[in-house]
Amino acid sequence: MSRLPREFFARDTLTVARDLLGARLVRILDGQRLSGTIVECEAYIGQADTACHASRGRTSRTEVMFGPPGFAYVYFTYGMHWMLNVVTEEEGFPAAVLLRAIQPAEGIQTMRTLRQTKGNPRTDRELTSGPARLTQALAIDKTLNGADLVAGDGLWLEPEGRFPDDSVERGPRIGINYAAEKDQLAPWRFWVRGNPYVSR
DNA sequence: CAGACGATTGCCT
DNA sequence: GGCAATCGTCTGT
Repeated sequence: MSRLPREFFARDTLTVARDLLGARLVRILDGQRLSGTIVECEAYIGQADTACHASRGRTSRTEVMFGPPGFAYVYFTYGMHWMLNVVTEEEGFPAAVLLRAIQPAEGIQTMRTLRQTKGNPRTDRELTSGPARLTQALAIDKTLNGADLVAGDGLWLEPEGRFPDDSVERGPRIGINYAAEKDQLAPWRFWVRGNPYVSR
């Protein structure tokens, strides 16, 4: 299987986010392929974007976003959740795309096990329909922060297909009430219309 | 070094 | 619809 190359990520973040819809996210866990098609994501773009973690400057947490494109930015929030981002743009410009939902393809039974809560398996639609759900289903945590998605061997992206423009919807990003109004309103969330795996 | 809070989820009423 | 869970990161003293 081919992978998305470095040049794919070294572009305008909104273009990368739109083009990631339809790409295949692949995780290798104990030699097994876990994968799914990206159906929802959000762009976080530079220090002028008050919703972007990098807006308050370069810190140990945001360091990866300032680095070269095609690397994973994984961070922890709400005391229990991991979020997976793909770093974009040229080195030195902090930006990334948050992966919010995938449609499961390979390793679904393993994902069910990873998603069990107090012994209760989730329904299939709940497996990966949310940024913290998909990281749990694919066993993604801080050990993958800074991972190279182009040359690494545990996590990467493969070209799979491209959703047509008339099936792609755009709207404001979710959960950023702390940001400036202009950033809360920016239509930087992309999703596939009607796909059951899109969050909420 | 203490205090606040979060790019969410799941359970409860 | 409301809210607790749970802890790393950031801010200010």
